[in-house]
Amino acid sequence: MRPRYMYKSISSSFPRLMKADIFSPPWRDQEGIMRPRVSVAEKKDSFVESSSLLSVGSMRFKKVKARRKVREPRFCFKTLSDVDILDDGYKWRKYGQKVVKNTHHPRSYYRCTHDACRVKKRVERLAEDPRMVITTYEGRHAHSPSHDDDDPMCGSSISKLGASMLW
DNA sequence: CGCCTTTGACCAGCGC
DNA sequence: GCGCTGGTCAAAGGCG
Repeated sequence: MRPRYMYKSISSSFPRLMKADIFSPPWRDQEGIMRPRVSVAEKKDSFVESSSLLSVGSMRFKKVKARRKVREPRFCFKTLSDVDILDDGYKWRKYGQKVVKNTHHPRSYYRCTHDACRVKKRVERLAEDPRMVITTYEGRHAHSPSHDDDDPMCGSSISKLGASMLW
């Protein structure tokens, strides 16, 4: 059963998560807040919002969708790490894993567990160098990190591991 | 018991 | 139109 199929838009500003020293100046605006650049691939990204559900048969629901295009703020970085899960101060729940083409390692999909927070992240390993972890964040946290650490990126394992921005 | 991961199926977009 | 691919869902099972 699929009780609902609803995506909601995430506000456009960027999380405090991105206020980290590991990012170089071009990624900061005047306030020191990180802003995303939009890649060609992102521009093609669409956001889907469903308007209703229809029950068909006994086993499954069928989705009826109304579409609209919403551009999501996204940023990604790579880290040299043995573990896929980096402590960024937020709680994440894994909701999927997929083997993507041209990669031997599966890509994992995570969603922020906080209520009403729709931030997602993808974690995958670099095909050329499995020691490198590519983490892609999508959306903005509408809440504070779950950890006590006030500025999680600065003191987290991410910066300790020497994360570097892609793009 | 609640939260989490796993996993196969489903779905939409895109290219041909 | 069809097949491929990436992204998401949700049932089932595991774990603390």
